Amino acid sequence: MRRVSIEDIARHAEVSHSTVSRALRGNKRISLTVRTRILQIANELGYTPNAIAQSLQQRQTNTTGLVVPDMADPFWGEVVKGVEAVSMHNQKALFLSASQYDPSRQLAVIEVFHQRRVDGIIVGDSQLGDAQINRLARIKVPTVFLNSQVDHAYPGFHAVGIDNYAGGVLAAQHLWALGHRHLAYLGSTKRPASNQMRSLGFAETLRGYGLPPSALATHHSTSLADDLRIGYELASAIDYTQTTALFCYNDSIALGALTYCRSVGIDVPQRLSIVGFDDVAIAQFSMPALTTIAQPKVALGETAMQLLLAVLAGQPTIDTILTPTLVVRHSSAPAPKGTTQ
Amino acid sequence: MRRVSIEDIARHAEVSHSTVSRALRGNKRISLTVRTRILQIANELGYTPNAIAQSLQQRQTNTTGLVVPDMADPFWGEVVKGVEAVSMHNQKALFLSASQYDPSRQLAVIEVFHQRRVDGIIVGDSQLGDAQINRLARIKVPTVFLNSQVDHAYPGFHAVGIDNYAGGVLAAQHLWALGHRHLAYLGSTKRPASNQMRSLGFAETLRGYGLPPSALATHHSTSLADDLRIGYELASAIDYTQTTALFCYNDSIALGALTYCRSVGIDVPQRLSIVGFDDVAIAQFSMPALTTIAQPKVALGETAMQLLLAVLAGQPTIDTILTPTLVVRHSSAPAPKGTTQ
DNA sequence: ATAATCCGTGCACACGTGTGCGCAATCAAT
DNA sequence: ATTGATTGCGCACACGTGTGCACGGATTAT
Repeated sequence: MRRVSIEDIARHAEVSHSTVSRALRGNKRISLTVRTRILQIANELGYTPNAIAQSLQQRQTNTTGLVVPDMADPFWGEVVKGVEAVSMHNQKALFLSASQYDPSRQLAVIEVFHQRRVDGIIVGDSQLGDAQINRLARIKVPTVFLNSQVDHAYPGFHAVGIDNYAGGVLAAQHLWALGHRHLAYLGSTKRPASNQMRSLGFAETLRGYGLPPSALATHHSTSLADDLRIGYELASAIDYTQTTALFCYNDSIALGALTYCRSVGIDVPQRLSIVGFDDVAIAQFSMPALTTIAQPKVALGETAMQLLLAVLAGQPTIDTILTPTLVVRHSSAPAPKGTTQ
Repeated sequence: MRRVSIEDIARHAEVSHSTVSRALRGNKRISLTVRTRILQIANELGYTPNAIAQSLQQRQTNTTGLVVPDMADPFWGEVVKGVEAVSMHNQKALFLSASQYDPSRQLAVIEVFHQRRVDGIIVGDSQLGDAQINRLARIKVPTVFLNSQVDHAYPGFHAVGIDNYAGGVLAAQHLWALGHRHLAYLGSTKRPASNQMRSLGFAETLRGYGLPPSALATHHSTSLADDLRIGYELASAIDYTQTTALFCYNDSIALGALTYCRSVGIDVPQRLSIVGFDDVAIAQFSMPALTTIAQPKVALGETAMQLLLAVLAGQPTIDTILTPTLVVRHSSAPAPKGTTQ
């Protein structure tokens, strides 16, 4: 049941294991005749190099750890896809783990990764507190935070994210241009920082247009339920005699709101416009198709992994902020007549 | 930059590294005084055990490899979630990789996993040919196939899946009971085996009811496009003067079909009923909410990992087939009057 | 012909951990 | 007091791989 090692090959070829090692790695100091014979034997024996032993001796595992809040969330699915693609393309294996939005689990996963001696770590949606960050800083593993909810200004810590404020601005510009003058923001405090920035970009832009604060309602759910459910519940708390447009923290909440509207007969988009955030795959197939602020999700994952690779290669790097874009579909339309003053 | 090892601890405690090793592992032969002192020092130095070295010496990595076709597909996202949860709960780390529905990539990934000396492998949606299977059988790594498209009857190979035929039966029963007498199946040959079985269960059940073959159209797309697009295109090829019900290979195709119907003004479910397969998260939030055959996705992942753990523990195991269930929502309704003969 | 160079290979160590065996010291038993 | 059992610890090896150094033989230069 033991696997074949270079030692076994050496025995068959009647050379030392050093020679086999060098032959396999293409060292020029090994004669061509010997090398071909060794490769031949290795093939016959079905040799597969032992990456564990290599890792131990090289003090480098060519391995990355990725932790995301929830694998079943389509947003993170796409991010993981991007990370995996770049990782694989660069011959690095990927450890994956889910934190379920629990900071302590997040840290625990990171410690496991460290035990495995991963070369670097990518943390999605970090919610680590100061104490946890200090613990993390001690182990000195190059880390990239992806759409982090907190500011981690440590050497060895890097970040990739999107400009949430700019996303809020885009939504506000779009809805204002359509004539909406009574709006609401539906958020979730499960991701405090991004929620805050999206809400802020939205509100400040509207205020800049001269919209009175009283015409903008903001609702932040602290519930830990599914976003879909949260959207449904938040949408049910709105006063639709005035409000004609909803900007939602993400697409799931927007879809939940859409479902509520459907169930109580509010016509979207004739009577109410809804704008989401993220542009998950299904946004374009909901009825009506969802207008949303698109995050470059796969690119986010790719960029994070590329940044990490650059860090590992010792290259100078800078944190990256990607810009979201407005995708207009059919859940937003001009405000009903008479509501634009 | 070197990490602290048990050797370092031994130096500080003025004992041998053997004693440190035993103390950390709670060996009873080490006196309590020495053990506590060692634990103290280990803590001060910020020691983290090196899982690589442990793996090498134990000839076991406590690691599993998981390969799925596409991380961004919500179906596989949920499966991965199930696998990850069980894996983590049993202190096993998880390597993840995507095959992009490419059999050669699937095999390549498996070989990488083998180099890393994973204890076991889970392969989602295997499409491996005979030659590849032979190559795989040679490396003798315990493998669990999840919803495999081919039959891998080798020792050391195990399987978890759902009863696709039964799923087709469920759909047929449901639509027949609603009075539909002209139906169509929309499939994709990207997953030949499951497509075949779903289609077969559907067709044979209807034939058993006495439905003439001419009243059942089946369309199998060989395109490699997104399923959503495939659904849209297949739906556009149907003759809706007769057909009153669609059974689709999966929810994505069903949603694509739904989008087509919306765009050309076919009323679902009054004029046309649509039944999907999988029950992805968004199925319940589409308009109208999708009637579908639900796969226990997370359970599928959990079961696969549990099966693998049992195999690794040397326990006797049997392959598992989970049963899908019918979830009735609002995309299916009684057939329009006059169409039921 | 002798010395200098080059080529091909093996020895021995390192990476960090776990463990069988042996040895010294302490303790209990006669 | 001597023997026997028990306790606490270190020596040395193993896991599989890569590499600095040395060394013998062949080739070339003087």
